[in-house]
Amino acid sequence: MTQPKPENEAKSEKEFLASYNIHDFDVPLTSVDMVIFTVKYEQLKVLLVKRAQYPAKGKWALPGGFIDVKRDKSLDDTAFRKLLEKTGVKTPYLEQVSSFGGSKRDPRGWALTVAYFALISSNAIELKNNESTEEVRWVSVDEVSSNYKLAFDHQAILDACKERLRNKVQYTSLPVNLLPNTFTLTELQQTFEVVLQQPVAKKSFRKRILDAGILEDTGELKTGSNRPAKLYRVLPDGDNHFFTRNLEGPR
Amino acid sequence: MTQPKPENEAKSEKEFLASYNIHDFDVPLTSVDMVIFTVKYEQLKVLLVKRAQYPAKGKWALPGGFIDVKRDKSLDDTAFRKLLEKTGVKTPYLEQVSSFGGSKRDPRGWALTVAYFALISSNAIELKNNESTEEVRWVSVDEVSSNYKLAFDHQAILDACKERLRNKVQYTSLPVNLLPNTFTLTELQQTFEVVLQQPVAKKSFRKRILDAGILEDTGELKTGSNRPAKLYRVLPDGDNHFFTRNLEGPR
DNA sequence: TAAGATAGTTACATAGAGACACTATGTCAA
DNA sequence: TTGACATAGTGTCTCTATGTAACTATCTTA
Repeated sequence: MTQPKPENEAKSEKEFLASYNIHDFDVPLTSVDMVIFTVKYEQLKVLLVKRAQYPAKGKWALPGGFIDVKRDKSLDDTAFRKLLEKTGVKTPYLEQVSSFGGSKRDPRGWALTVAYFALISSNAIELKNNESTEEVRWVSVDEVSSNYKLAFDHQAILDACKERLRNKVQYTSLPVNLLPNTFTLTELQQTFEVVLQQPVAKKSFRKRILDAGILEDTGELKTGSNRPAKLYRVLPDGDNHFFTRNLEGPR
Repeated sequence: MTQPKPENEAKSEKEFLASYNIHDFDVPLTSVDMVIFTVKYEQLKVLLVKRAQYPAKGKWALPGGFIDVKRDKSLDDTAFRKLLEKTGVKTPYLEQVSSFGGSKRDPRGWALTVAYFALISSNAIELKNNESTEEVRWVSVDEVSSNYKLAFDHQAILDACKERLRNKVQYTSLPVNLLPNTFTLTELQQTFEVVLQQPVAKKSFRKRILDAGILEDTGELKTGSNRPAKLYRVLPDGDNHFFTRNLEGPR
């Protein structure tokens, strides 16, 4: 018997639930995997961990783990818990991307994983080697496929998250989540360009961002060896603004 | 013990897998739920089924069911199977939207469901009352919340799928999947308007669609009591075209 | 054959994006 | 003190997809 069904139609719901035991059924393994992005040294990076346990022991993989039905009240709880364990970051931008399920993904059996991506500022991070002493590393996203053979189908999961992110950068303000609390418009533009892998026209970028009303002038300036730049911070909800037109890129 | 872990670090992967038994762990229930959309009588409709079994027996719900680890090789298999069971449709537009998981969703325990939406042409459907003799019904999407109290968190799932669809109609060609094989531009425009709940400017709509190169002129005309209209069909991959600008709606 | 109805077009307005040169304002070294 | 330099930020143009509204085209039907 592979599907939970009441054995007796005449039972009451209470009786049905009392006799229901999930351990009677073949069910998938369920986990959450995280694609944690940051921008560092002008590159889009993803966090990888070296697996300390079977299966795929010794292979590099996305951070993730099983849903803990005792501790996690919801899927998002699992994702936030995993993120905190690996990075110490508590309030990143977090977005569920897609679920991957199948009989061949994992040698232990039919496995279902829910993939999330997170965006964090690289200077907000303290990498933690967690209790299982896994090695942890930032890797440029486009070097993963050539230099790492990820465990399970994690390359496919990474690819899906990369695609989602790069698409959304065309029409949202998501990249503000990759920067510190305050930043200049030029820094923001560079972050967009890193994710997009394409230059962005300065004037139209600034108009687009400022007209959207998602930033607040802090009144402070960032000084360097040249003209100081205004420092901005993101207004509430400004981290997920939708524009009605895509950035089109060079003509 | 709530999480699968090797009990003995010295074991080989083979030994680890041999001793691994998913039934030793507390795992979530896993299912797939479908939001099947069609357009009928100028309204966006969703397919609901009346539950014939516990839990939530007698309540209206989204069609769906457990992942069958014996029959389904992947998540999409489960979704296609459920769709075929309810509607007899084999090749609809199918898109995974989001997963919902938590301890309170289902009285049987921690439950994880993957939500898909499907788009089908209303004239391609033969509703099937399946083996469990569930009642099946098309309901206008915006009447569901006022006239039906759906089982579990299915209203939230429906809302998520509605939002995803209505967003994507702004910048994709998805609504072509709600029409028969051939259709006129006016019929297509009306379908967009039904989903958008907003009028669309005729000229810009036609230019947008035709310039996208996603349709093919069949050479046939649809005649009625007026000037005949050209009949088009969707080219391969034309059913999921992305535009670079949103429909803006009336100014 | 003319009325009715819907298909499809012409012509103009609008707004956001790209291009690119221009001005503004700081630092730093002579 | 001052001028070169570098980066911040602007003025103004073009381009193009969209919106608006009125116009023409082509069929059916009475």
